[in-house]
Amino acid sequence: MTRDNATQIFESLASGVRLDIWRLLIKSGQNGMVAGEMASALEIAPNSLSFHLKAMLHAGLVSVEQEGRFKRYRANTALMSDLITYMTEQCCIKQSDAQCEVTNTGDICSSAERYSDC
Amino acid sequence: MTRDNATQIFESLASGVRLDIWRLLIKSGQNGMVAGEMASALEIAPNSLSFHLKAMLHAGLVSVEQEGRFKRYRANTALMSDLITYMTEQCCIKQSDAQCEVTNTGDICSSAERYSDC
DNA sequence: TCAATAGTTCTCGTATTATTGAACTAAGTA
DNA sequence: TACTTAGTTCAATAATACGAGAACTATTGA
Repeated sequence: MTRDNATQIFESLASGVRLDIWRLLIKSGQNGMVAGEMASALEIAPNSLSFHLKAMLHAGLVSVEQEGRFKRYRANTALMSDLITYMTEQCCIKQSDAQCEVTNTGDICSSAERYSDC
Repeated sequence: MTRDNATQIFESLASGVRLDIWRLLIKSGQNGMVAGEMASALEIAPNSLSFHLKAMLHAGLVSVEQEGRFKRYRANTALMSDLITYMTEQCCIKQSDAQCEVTNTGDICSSAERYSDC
């Protein structure tokens, strides 16, 4: 997770429509959703949806899989998890190195807890 | 945490400059930083910094305190914590209600763990 | 091969956003 | 009071993003 990647992810969620898209995909879980279903559910034009999905794909927030003549999209929850870790890791810099080493174990849980203590 | 508030927060972080501002404030912890220090550290014009800080203030991401002729800014880490919780809560919708009840205890830690299992 | 469907890309008009320089307000100081 | 410093606001410009319509590609099926 680089600074530019983090910026890209925030850009990918920095509009009501894209947050809606994200939440819709989160709700659909592993099944994901086909583009047409999403356009109907969110009541947005297919080309507009495609525009936003492209940006989210570029940021890595969603993945896509061809399915006959459909395209199925899924939320990349692992990346969101990485983002949270990244945002909480920044918090560590001002802490003692000892605490950093204890919490820099890839355990997102402890990162989040440390974060709230900042 | 509402959907619009979440959108506002993402907008507040959806640029390299603002992410830099956020990280700078995170690093400074409870001390926070005076606007002039931040402008120097980030090498951006004071009025440009003011522009971005205003947006971040509006989103609630930072707080400000008058200090003589200076203004001291601090990161609102509690809100970031809320945002993380909100983003992970969305994940719950597709899960069983039982699991939701178990994890909807305000414990950001378990939310994050549940999230990565989505 | 032709038509229909799913989705993307292109183009254009509009609206929002960022940056810059100048003016402005407020607080400290000689 | 006048001057300096800190920070914000304003105005103009440039850049960027969004949405709508039309055209395009690819897959499916008659």
